[in-house]
Amino acid sequence: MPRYTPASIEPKWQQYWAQNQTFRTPEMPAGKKLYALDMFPYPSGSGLHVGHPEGYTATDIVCRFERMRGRTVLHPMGFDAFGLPAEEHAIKTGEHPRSNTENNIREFTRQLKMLGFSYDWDRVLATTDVEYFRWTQWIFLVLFDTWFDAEQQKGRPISELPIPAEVGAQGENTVRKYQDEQRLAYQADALVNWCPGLGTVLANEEVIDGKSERGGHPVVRMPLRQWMLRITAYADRLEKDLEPLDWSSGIKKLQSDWIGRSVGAEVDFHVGQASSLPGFEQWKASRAKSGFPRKPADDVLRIYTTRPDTLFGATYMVIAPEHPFVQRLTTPEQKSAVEAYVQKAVSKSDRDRQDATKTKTGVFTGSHAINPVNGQPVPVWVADYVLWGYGTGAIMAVPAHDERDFEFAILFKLPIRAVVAPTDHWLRSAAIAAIRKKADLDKNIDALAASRGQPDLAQSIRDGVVKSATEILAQSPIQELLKDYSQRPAEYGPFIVEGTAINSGSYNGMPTAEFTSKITADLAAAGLGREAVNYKLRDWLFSRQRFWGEPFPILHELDEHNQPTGMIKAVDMKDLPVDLPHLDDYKPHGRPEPPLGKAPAEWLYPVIGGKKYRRETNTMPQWAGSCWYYLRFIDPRNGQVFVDKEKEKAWMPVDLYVGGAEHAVLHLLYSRFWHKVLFDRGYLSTIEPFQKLVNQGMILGENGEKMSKARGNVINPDDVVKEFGADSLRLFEMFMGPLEAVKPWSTAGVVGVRGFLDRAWRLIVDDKSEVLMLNVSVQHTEPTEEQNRTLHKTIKQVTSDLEGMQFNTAIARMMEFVNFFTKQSIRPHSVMERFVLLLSPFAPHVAEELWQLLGHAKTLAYEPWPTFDDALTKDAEIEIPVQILGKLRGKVVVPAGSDQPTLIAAARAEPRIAELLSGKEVVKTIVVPGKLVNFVVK
RNA sequence: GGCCGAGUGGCGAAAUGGCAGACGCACAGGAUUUAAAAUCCUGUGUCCCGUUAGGGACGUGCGGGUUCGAGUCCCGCCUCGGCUACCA
Repeated sequence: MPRYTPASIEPKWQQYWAQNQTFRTPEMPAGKKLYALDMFPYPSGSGLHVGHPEGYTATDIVCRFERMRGRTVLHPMGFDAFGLPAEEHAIKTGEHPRSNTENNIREFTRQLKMLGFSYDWDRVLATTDVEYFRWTQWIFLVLFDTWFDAEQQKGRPISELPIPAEVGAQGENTVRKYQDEQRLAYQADALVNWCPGLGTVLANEEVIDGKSERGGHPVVRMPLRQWMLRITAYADRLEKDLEPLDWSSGIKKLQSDWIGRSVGAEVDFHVGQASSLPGFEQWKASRAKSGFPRKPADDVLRIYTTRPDTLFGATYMVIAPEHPFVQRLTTPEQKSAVEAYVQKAVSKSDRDRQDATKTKTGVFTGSHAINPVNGQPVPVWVADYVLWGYGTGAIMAVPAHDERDFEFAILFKLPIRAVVAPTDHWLRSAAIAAIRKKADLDKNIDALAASRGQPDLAQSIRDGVVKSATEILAQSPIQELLKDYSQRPAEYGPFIVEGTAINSGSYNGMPTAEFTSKITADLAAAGLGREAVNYKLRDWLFSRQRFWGEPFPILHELDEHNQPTGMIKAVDMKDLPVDLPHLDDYKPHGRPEPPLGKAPAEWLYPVIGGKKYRRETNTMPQWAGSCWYYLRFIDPRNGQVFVDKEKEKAWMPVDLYVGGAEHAVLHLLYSRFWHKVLFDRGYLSTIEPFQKLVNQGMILGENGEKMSKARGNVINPDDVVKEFGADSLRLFEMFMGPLEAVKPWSTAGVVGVRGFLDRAWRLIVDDKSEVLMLNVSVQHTEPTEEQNRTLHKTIKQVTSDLEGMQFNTAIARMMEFVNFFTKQSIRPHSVMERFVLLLSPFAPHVAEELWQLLGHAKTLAYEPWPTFDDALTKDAEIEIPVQILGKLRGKVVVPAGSDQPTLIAAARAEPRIAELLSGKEVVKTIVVPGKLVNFVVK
């Protein structure tokens, strides 16, 4: 009977914890706090995946450990429950997304509770709870009420936005529009993927090759009024504040690359006919007086470059197909070609356009612009390798020093002009590569070899050609090579790193960095350019044409004919939440407007203060709810504010945040952005939400491939718990390897850790007896010296492994402990007690059971963590390896703490060492006390 | 193409520049048993010499380097995985 049976032990303790509210967190921490957070799951219909418990177990172990060390722990769980699958399910079956979502949450909750995580379930929340998204909407209104003061680098209330006099003079509506343009939440026309076949708008990742992922229907891109969040305003702070965070350097870099800050210059190219140089001179003269205008007028093409030092090498320009100048710059002869090109480019999805493997495309507009540094006309092309959304949507192309421009120039036979002298090494290897390429393509060599009846000879002829050319090159002076490069840069390929200026007028000889700052200053002085900073990060497209998301708390004003006036109004904060309306069905209605357009009139057209409005019908993206849930967990039932200020101050920041790397960029960036806005507006005390971040590695199937239904290698946690128990599942997921590593599942491995728990059980329990009782070996005696040393070593190692989140080695240490004590016929009660406490964070159910059996009435969750005496962990004698010339030649046993002379003497006394050293001269002896002795001999 | 991570026994893995392979799986031998399962004990990197005791060589993806000493640090490659995709 008293075999280890998790199936009865585990539910017993789960019930105990629930009934006694063991893990209920106090409102405010007493003493040191720990806020440990898991990335909450999307409750999908397929239930918990074995990947979920990996991170959840890790945080749970840390929480249980720190609770025993006296910290007040906040460890909550919730559900990121808005999302597409529930809506698609609704379209298919007519079942309301809410009921489907709630069923899934119930199932997830059951599975999570089955694993014995010490969450405070009283704090559970779902982003779909009306009382939760009421505050999501409230935060949106804060964003709506905020503008970014670039000078102070801070978000401020819109009421504090200075109104320029000329705007103020034009009346209230102009002022309101001006304010609306400055808000962090604003509207803009953005392109959406509209799929007429499915009657819905699709996300970028749902579009493949211009067709819908489901059904393969054509997808067109069309502009739609969208809500945007001005995250770019915070780009600098989002990047700078990363630095002190306790995140892996990889994740920090990922975020920083995503933000993609670059410093360069904006330069205006005068747009005129090639012959109209006088116009250019006039323009230049006027610019010298007026300076560089904030916004470019129609007479110039403004470009952004990070390499203004290559201005003299600009041989053509490219504007994006969406650039407003396309039409104006296209000459009549080029009109049809340009129009056809633009038409095709605009209809392509972003993904297709950005497929870098494809060869470049483009078309000449027929017009030229004047290079401001040398007055030379350069042709303007349209090509989709220039993106409208970045910089100014126009570039100067410097093919000699940019890979993309080089490829394009070769393709369209545009001139290439070298303006940076490469290093000697680069020049020589580029020259050799060019010769090799030429030789490889030379058909004459094949013909020669064939004529001799030895086709195989071709390769050695080629090698010979390259070899002799290399020898000649090695002897030719570098000036000559440089001259050749300067004349024929196309042969050498693009040189894209820094160097020294050539062919650049008075700037010749300057190193790139110096040149860049000098010419930027010169351009600025002449009113032709200015320093500029750009980010890859774009503003966040925040609206979705979906039903199952948070409604926007925004109203559009209507006039007496029920037509929108273009003015918008925020729903009053006291009127939140704006709940989702009832819909009769969820089928798409065939127009690109959101499904909420089908809502009943009493929802869609509220009348407030005698004025009629139409509600915003877009909904928020899934990211919205997950942007701030960590704050709500601190105060989940507060009906007055989103989080109480005092509580926020006491609990924030999150001390440990664990989740998958797939959220390394977007979720974390969005959360950090909202957090900073809320901080600026005085609602939060911290500038960053997540102090320490750990990304768990993916768990693969037993065959080493990604788990998926299609591959048939999915492991279901329910099955594992049924067969081995939750403690075994937890333990195995931690024993597999380091938390961050990608690792394959192994059922044999689960058997292994289950075996360990069985052995630990038998260590303490009499498994032969009919009733549950202690093993006769467990006695109230003092531990022997050796037993005590094993105990203290184990406590020391498990403790430090836990502090470093090295769960796999901590478990190995406990296995060693069990192996040792299994051989002991007397196992001191006090030692067993402390072992059970060590085990408890990993395998809490069996630990509670053993703790009870060892004579304790109450849970061990708040028992003090065992301490160790470092002196007791030390062995009296240690074995020291002895090396000769770094090779292991013997070992000596010496008292621990022996000094250098003792060690050397002991080593020399070892017969084998003495034999090997005889007749040799020891030139050096290396002694690392406690570690090794190494004789260096001649 | 770029960035990040990883390559160690038959497998999962361990190792502040200091005895490579802890711990687990698997396998082998033994004890217990009428027998088996379960359990407990012992062994297990490869190769070579030796009947044994023991000894030796090799060994952390490949090639170099630094060092008394390198899985660990540096340089150059190869393979696999993840992320990313023309950001001027």
